[in-house]
Amino acid sequence: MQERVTMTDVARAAGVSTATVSYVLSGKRPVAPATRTAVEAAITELGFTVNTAARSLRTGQSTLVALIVPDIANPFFAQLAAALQEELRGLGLHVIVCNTRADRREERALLAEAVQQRFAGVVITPFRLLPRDIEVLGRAGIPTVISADVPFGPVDLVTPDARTATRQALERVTAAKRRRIAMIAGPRDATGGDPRLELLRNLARQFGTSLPGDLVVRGEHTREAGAEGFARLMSRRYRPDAVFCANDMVAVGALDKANELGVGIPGEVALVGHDDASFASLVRPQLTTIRYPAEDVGRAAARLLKERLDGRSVHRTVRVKAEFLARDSA
Amino acid sequence: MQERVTMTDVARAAGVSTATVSYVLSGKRPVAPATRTAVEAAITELGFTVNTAARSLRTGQSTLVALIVPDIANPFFAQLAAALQEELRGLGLHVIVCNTRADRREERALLAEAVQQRFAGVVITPFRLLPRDIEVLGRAGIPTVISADVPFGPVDLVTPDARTATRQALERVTAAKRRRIAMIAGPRDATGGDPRLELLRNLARQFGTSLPGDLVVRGEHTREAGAEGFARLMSRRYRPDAVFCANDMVAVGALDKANELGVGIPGEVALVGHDDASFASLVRPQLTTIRYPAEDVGRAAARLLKERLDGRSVHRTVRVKAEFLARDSA
DNA sequence: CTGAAAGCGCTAACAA
DNA sequence: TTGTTAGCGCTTTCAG
Repeated sequence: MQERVTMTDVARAAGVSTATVSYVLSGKRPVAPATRTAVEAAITELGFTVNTAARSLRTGQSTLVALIVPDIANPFFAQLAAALQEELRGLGLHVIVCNTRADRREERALLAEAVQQRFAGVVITPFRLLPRDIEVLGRAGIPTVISADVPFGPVDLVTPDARTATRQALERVTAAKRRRIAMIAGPRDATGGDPRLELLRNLARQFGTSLPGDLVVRGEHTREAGAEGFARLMSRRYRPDAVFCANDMVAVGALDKANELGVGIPGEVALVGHDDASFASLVRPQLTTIRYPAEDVGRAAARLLKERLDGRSVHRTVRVKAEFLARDSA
Repeated sequence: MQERVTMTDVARAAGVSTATVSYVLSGKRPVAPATRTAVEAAITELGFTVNTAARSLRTGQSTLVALIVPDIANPFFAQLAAALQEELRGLGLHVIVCNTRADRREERALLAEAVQQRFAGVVITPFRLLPRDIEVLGRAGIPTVISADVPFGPVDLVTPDARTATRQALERVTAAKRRRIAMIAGPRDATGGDPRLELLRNLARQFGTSLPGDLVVRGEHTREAGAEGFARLMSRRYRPDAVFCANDMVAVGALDKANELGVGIPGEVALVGHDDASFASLVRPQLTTIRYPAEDVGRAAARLLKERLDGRSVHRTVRVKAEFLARDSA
């Protein structure tokens, strides 16, 4: 049980007041060079670091940033978390990763906690949340970054620019003379519908094809749902010859089922995922996917948060370019 | 910017003092039923939650629990993190996941921060840390749980019981008449050596075989290192016919290389991993592995931490049973 | 350019 | 069974 070094100790050692130590740390008012040097020497000498609890109590703001995601076991979010944390560490901010399991009640509970505890920031990929659920953060003045496919009220946004990549995917698929295009999309009640489906639909038209209603099935963003969705598609009167998936977890589930049913991938059916989760290149056949770079998303979110913390008040959108990765499954 | 509800507000509403409110919350001294009811009513009425910063400042203990792991992108640790967080949430504790990238300096920096900020607890899978590095936590009185294959000083430990599972793996491999057993182990300078290698060596003797020095190669716990290690093994004068891997990331790397070299798995070489990371059943051939259940580990760590927080002072060890999963690669 | 001091919201010792 | 109150370590206003 060793004693903690407080600012008072530093002040005494440097022969100044605690106010001066505080200002050396924050730079919020000028300090004479000599004083500053003395204080800095005392700080390193004693190994002082600020007590964040005291600071938080005084400033009314914690050092916690919540990263709220539907599924931390999805490597995409794990990587996003790692990048975010890495970027924010230098600012003395701590990232807590909160798993909602795609449950709206969890999502809302987490937001409430962020408000109550005056979190320094929130980065969230909403899954079943409504835009008005998010508003509480704005009212509480908590810097918020949404990572989602569609805008979500007047807050900072990191969003994919997937148009080109999706077009390339469609090119590849249609060049192989595939016309019956299907999608295993997210659940109907997900936040913002399924923008990946919308984009695909729009672009499909340009390729002279479409996604008929019976070739769009829906389910959670899980491997199981992917398997189930694929099975349903295979039971259609006219089977699809190309299946796009909401994300790579879903695509892998589809692959499981294809194996089980003896459906050849890509022979009979081309399979395209989204995200390029780390396992996408690991399955056989390797997953063709529309890569959305998790690290870049994490870094972009960190940057937006920093800017907010530095006082920016207008909201910004960062578009992160998705990339088409033609591997073996399509 | 809405106002925060403080304990004073609650006290006023309930017609008691803040002390009573505090005691209702903590249960640290008896409160008359009627009073308790009134206070609880006021709390829900006003939507009060304690200000953790104030509490931390007062008690000298934060609500933060650090989970320090070598690689958060490894799904094993991601799942561990999710389970730990889930268990601890109810206690009002926040888990921050800290990635060390297997770097000792990072590991030490994180421990130092935990001490400085008086974290409520630390759960760590040390990778290059020495036992004496950990001691700072004990001296600072911070509840600590080690998740590792070997004991690590007098602290709480969650550790695998892999003897039976490893024996089963060896049985399967030797039953297939494989005698040249190899391992792609962890780096030589890793904390505690490589206990998985030691265990395998010990048991191999019982099966009338052994792991000769030139059939043990070493590297980081990464996919790349796995590929490289496998390549080295394949360049041996007498190639192994069975390869155990430090974990599943490594095993997948080995699989990559086997594909590249045209080495048949399991035809020419049997491959056995460790952990059963989520992707183990995803690769082709599916990975035979010695499963170490991440969720159980996370829950066990949470339980040990809770017990410490409740005052237990002797250290305990929880053994979590590993399980042999015979899939396709061996 | 620097210091004194109030006070953030809570806990726990002490008093009743 | 309950209340009063000091004080945790910091930031920031006000005064010098």
